[in-house]
Amino acid sequence: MDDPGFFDEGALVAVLTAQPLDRLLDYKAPEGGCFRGAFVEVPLGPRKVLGVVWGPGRGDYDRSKIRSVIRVLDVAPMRAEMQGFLTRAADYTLTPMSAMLRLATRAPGLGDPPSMRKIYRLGDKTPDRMTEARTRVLEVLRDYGGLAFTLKELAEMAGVTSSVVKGLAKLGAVREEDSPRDLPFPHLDPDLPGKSLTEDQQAGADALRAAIRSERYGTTLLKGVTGSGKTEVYLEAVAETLRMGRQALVLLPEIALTAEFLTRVEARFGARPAEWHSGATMTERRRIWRMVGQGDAQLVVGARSTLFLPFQNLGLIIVDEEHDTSYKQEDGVLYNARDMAVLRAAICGARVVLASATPSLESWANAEAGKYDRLELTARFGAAVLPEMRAIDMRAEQMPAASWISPSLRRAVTDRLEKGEQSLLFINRRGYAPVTLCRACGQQIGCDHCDARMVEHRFLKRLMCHQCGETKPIPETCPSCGAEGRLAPVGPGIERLAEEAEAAFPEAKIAVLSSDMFGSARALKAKIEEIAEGDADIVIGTQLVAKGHNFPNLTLVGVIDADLGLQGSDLRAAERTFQLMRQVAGRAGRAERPGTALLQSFQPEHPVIRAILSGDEAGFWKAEAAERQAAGVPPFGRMAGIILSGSDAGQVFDTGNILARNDMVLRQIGAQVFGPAPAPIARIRGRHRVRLLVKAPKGAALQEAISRWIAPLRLKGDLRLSVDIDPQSFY
DNA sequence: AGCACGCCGACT
DNA sequence: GTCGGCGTGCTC
Repeated sequence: MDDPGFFDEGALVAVLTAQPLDRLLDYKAPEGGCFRGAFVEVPLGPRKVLGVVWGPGRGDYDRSKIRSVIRVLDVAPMRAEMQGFLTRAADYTLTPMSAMLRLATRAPGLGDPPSMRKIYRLGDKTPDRMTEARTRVLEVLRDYGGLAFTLKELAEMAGVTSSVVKGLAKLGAVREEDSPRDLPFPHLDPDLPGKSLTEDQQAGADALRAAIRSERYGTTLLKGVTGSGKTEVYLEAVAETLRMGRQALVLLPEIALTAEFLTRVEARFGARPAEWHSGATMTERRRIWRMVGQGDAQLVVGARSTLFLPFQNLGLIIVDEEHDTSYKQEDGVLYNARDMAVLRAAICGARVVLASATPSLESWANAEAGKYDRLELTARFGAAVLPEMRAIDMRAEQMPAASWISPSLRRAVTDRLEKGEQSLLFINRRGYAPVTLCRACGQQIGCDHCDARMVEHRFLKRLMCHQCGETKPIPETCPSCGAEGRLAPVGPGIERLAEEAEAAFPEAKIAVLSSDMFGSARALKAKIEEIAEGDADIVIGTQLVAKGHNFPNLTLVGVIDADLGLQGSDLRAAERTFQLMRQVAGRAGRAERPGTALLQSFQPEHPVIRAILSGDEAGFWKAEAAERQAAGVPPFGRMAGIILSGSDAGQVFDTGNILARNDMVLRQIGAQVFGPAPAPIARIRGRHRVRLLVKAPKGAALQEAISRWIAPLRLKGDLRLSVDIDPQSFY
């Protein structure tokens, strides 16, 4: 059937709702008709729900049961390209369309009329009786020549209570007006002078500007070592996009990074952009959603889900730190924001810039294959140089019991303390000790709800499960054998390392940066700023510090356990260790002073450690690529994970076995099934989890085969199945 | 997702 | 005898 794009009153339309019905429902178009893409309210059983007019109705449903659309909502309709994006993203990730629509409508009150608030401006009457307070209010309004303010703002500026303003309003000396609460974002000026760029940066910016002027899809891998000024370069791409009158989107992996980035945007464009993240209030979300939809937000900065905002004319998507694993959503809708950014851009004719000092192997391979353009920034900005990197061979160090800072590392830190420079000790483990062991029976304390181990947090004085967040007090007696006082912390976490550092360097000022120690991104940011200004001699940090923060006085990085992440069955373990080590090492010597990075390792001859130390990046990638190619794993093969979960362990396993046995459709495309095996975390919140892994050749129609494979399965009871295309974690 | 219908245990 | 447990199915 052809799609007219407009439906007269009473015509059949197919509506997609956010209810988990995996199909479209037919309705009659409302009075006055409606366009395709219109956001509507429709009756569903006894309820009214939000939906989108997806296209012409199919008409295969009992006509007498078809009801009418209640009303069309007063928001910009969904564009065809957004429909296309959601459909293709759903096909790729094997996610029901209803869940995709929920992602795209994550703003409250879409159906409400634009909310209004009262604002106050100068009126034409003069009050008979003037008081000092009244004079101040009128003066403020006169000073700001015709501008209007909210009650609170005006009272505050005049230094009076709100009742003074209200009194003036009653007399007509101040005019009270309604104004929409959702205001457009301030205009960003791309023609303000930017920072002066180095030759290298200038060439990169020129290439990106040319690409953006073409208004065609394309992806650029922007690679540059830490401190090479990637941000300045891609901000010029943003500027060009704004000049073209198109919208830009910058994805950041970590909320802690946005504050610093927003400041840089303000410096470059004279105003702050829209900021979309999970911590935003309802009002903020609503404003952003609406303003993006009507083109009154030129630039949005945010996390993964920003991709699903209703951009009207998206010309550029920046994925900063594109290798970051947090771009892969690990619960709910399983998608990789980096890949979805490329898909979205391909649909709407936008440019994608994947920025990283340490690209993912996937992006590296795409660039090698010529699918992505490549830009490389080599020169570090100013006098800063890459740090010298050396391994500390832990086999040759004299380590006292319960100690993790080797004598060599200790000497290096002492040296920096004497020179008044900062050191960073990096450990990628939160808490005090990763394992609590009973010395009587050897039992480890595990979580009651998951199969994960409980990690001791002295800071909280409790044991915590890093999987489900469950905590419990540290027991006196062993829950397994009942022995008293025999429980001992084993291995180091950041808190324990801090304890050791305090003992080893009693005169030093030590700052600890761990994600669970800060209630808010704001508190964390404040701490980071203090440190950057020199308010610490030794910084002890987890993963957090590896992500782009700038500490100018830092000249030494000590990596406590460089081997962590090398072992294990995770196919990306080597890649991640490589990226992490290089990033942490990149913290040292960003200003004028050269830095040193020391990696404590029990296997300094391991190829990954050697590649990091020698700086032979190309060598590392080539070796890693060859290994993955031989194994037929991503990016040279395709993978998917199937997770079955339920409260009855036997039933979950049986269902897994049924799937594994009926793998004909998979074999037809040359795919193999592994498992069922207990999932990485075999139990979460009382639910048993079993995982199957599917490995397929690169060109195979994997999604189609998987959906045919799981279609006949009838899930009984509380059994749940989820499909994870391109899984990130395997262990 | 909600919400109704429907078929088996311990209660006024 | 009934109130209510939540398994199964429907919503245009």
